[in-house]
Amino acid sequence: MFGEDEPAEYVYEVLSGAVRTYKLLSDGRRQISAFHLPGDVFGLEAGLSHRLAAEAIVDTTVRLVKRSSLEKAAGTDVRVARKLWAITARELTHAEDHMLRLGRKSAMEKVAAFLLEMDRRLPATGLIGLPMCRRDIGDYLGLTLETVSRSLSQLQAKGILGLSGARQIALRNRQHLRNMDA
Amino acid sequence: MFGEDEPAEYVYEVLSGAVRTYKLLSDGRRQISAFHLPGDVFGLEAGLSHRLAAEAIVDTTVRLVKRSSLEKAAGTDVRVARKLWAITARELTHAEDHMLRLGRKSAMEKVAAFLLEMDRRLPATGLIGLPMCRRDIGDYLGLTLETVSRSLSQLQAKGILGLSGARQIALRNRQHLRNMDA
DNA sequence: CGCCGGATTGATCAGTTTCAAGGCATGTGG
DNA sequence: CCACATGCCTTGAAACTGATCAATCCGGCG
Repeated sequence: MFGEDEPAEYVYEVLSGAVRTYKLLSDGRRQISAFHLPGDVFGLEAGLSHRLAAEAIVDTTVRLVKRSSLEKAAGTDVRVARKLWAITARELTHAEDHMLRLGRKSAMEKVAAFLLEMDRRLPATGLIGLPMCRRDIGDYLGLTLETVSRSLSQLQAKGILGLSGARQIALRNRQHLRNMDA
Repeated sequence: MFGEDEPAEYVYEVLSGAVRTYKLLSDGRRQISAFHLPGDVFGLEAGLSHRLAAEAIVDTTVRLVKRSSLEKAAGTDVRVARKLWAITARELTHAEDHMLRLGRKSAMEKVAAFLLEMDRRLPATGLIGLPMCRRDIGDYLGLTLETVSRSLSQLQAKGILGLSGARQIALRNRQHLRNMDA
């Protein structure tokens, strides 16, 4: 969709599907900053270029808005300016919460937090349909895909969740997850 | 200075000294989100309350600006609105960089990145005068204070830096640090 | 001079990663 | 329609990094 440090010509809104935004180290290590789901805006920059790369992780449709037209509107309409600020502030809130997870939580706590986040953000059908693979979850949480898999297996063994295929998850005990989320 | 979830009545600018902003878990684990040095603005919220706590870590003077007056100015002056957005965007950039460190870097890489950050941001006197203790550095990098101390000792043993007292650090080989920063 | 908080260093431990093997579902070509 | 290839996931065992526990050490200050 776009790469790190590319000029930020457009702002994107997810209409359907899912997008990951991430940074890479030279040796291939990857940190996924956020998953963007339908309704989310991403790729908005106050500066000139994107500071994260973005890729669709399933079939996805997005709406593009020219950055220049937003800048122009913000110059005349205070509400637009306020909205742009609010979008960035919301991303910052998420980043601050995520830093706490990355820096100070155990693998199990990270996975619990991830499940609760997805449960909150994905359509409430009673079954979470994850759009991303285990490696993506690991790169989001600062874990290996094996550790993510093991954590999920443990939660299943304890009856806290049910797996129907790797990507369909039923939360059976949200309160227990919240407790481990600390 | 202020606590997590307190109403955000003021915005702060550091005039001298240093401030840490952080989040706490119920069991006392702490993640420091950023250190704020002279010239930095902190405590600016698009929402109603602070999402981080803030404390001075040395003798510090700050300038307070009423949030309501900024909001008012932003309503009439587009440049003020743009400036508020830019401040938040800058914090987001830092947070995104820091997530990569927290999630994907080794202890030594984190410490190297920290030293380079401080070298860049503190007055260039040839000797970095750290305002924070080892525990603060650890809570910023997602490490224990012992690991921070050991990493610094190793860097000293390799001649990459010189310690004069625990908080005065001379970088003798910045390029080497940049290499380990990946 | 002696105290005290912060820092260093050492030894051991635990959690996560790494390396490796195998399983399960999906899709494709014979 | 089945056999097999492929990608993703799970599971196991061993190795390693960083945490924990514990004992000094150092420097500033009363």
